[in-house]
Amino acid sequence: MDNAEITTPTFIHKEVAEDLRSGRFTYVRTRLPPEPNGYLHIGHVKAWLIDYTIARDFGGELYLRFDDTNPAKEETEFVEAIKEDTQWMGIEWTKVTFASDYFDQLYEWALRLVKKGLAYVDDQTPEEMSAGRGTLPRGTKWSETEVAVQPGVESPYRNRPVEENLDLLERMKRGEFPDGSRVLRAKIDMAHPNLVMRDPVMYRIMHAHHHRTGKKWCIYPMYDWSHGQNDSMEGITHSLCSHEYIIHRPLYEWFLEQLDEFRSRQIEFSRLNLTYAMMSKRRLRKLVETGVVRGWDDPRLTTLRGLRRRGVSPQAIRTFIAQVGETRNDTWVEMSVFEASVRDDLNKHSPRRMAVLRPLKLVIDNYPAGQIEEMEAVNNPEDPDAGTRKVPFSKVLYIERDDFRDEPPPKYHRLFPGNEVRLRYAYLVTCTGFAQDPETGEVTEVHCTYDPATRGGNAPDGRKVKSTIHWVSVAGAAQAEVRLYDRLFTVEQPDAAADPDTITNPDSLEVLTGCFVEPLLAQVTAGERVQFERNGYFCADPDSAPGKPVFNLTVTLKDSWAKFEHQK
RNA sequence: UGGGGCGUUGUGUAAUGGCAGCACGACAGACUUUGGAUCUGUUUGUCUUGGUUCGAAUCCAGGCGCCCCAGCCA
Repeated sequence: MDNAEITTPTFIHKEVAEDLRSGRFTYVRTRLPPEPNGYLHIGHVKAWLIDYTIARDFGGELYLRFDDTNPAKEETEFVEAIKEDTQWMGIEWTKVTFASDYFDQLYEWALRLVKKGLAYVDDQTPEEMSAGRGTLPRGTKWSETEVAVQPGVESPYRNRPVEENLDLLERMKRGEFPDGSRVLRAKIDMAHPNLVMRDPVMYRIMHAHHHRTGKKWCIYPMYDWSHGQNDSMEGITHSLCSHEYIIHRPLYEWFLEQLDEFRSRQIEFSRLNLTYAMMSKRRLRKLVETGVVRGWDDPRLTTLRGLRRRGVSPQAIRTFIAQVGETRNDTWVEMSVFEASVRDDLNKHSPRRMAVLRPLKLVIDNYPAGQIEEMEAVNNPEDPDAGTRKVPFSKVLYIERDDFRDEPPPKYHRLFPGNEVRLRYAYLVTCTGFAQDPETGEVTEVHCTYDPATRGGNAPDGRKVKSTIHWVSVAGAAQAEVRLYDRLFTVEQPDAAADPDTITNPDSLEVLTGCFVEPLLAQVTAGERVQFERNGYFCADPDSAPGKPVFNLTVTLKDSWAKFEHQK
């Protein structure tokens, strides 16, 4: 990975540097903490990049640790997908681990707390526990709550003798009790103002098959009783997480203090909110399952797989994340910022090609029939090293329907009767007329004459034209499918919409099958990125076959004419 | 309501006591063999009220606003 995205040191950099200076830590080790229950999306990438860059910038290590503490939700399938997506981002880890690797050691640590009288087995029902916490039923909005949060009520089982707790915990572990019948809780403070500290659950009983430990365990640790302990066991110095965990930090620290183990440090940052992007795993899953999108890699999704299929490069994503910065503010980043990063990257690296998406035949009446010339075209004006290529030119061409008007609106500079334009890298042509379907009035072909003295696009007499249009010669043209994408959602915050079913944009996908592309594009490999001149950046889809390319729109070029025209 | 967190332009982010800068967007212009590349310019901001100070986005005090938490999810 290059360092292009590094800008100002972030507040986390400063904290870490201070920890090193003060001697709190003598090295740096961070971790990526995915739960293997879904695919990575752009929101994860922010966290991934923070962990990655902190480790890298301080010469430290990065572990990839799967947080597989809930066998009811997690699957092996996602483990491989997450590794793959992480690698695609160019993020290198030094070690792969699983929370489940530490189940035995974690259990030993739990016994230690029980023996110290700091944890107990509670036989209350979930409802009793919730009530005892001194809170209102789940679903109650804080704003609707009129009474102050009351101190909790201690469980009747709270002061069980240590021996009894040890016995019950062992039997929970062996599977003697049904799911939900008992839990192990830390004994902290039922009157604590922070609800997280009111005797949090450490283990729950789950007779479930775990993707790595099978049937070995009948109890599984909660996040709070696993994550920090795993951090400690692995010698993670900085456990970087999103802001919502900030209220868990006192508990994170309490456990490590009571255990007298290595004290990792949790630092929180705000998660990425991107307008028009859906990040909720549950909602994404529903889109996939109900067929609103074609899969987790649908190019309209901001999953990593979706972005990859769409044609977005890892570098563009890194640049974007660097631009977004890293603070504790609650923010909404506009999609346009992301698109700008994508354009910037693609502009530098994408070879230019000509493609006609909505073809209209252009006949050059004075061009010799049967003649084919090879015109030289620049591959990338931004990159001289990209060289040139030959594009065949002939009497009959395809141009964009949009590049011809029989009755031009004001300030329209493209082709219309009597107007001269440049065919890119070819000749100046003057429109002489057009043919229409007598029934529909639809323009079926356009006629023009060319000036043989303008080969390459420049007139010896120095005359100028106001417009250059792209074209594809009928001779040699390859037919292509092009999939155009618009935003999937009609609202800026799809995760917050009350009714997710009403916010999808019915026009988010438009499939064009009769497109023509220059001969070079007949053979493409999936993932190949190009710019279709004057149109946008496109990426060859895995659905492509030899001679039958399929392209996905990554992002359009900025189009000031379209903007001008729409304003009227 | 208890606890926690956050307030710099339309959006995001710099500036840690010394000219409020940058990016995206918007607007205007230049240039152009991509009207779409490129370049230039313009516009709009320190939540509020006081205090300390020669000087405050920054320090102090009060107020206001927004976000998060009452899973045996993570």
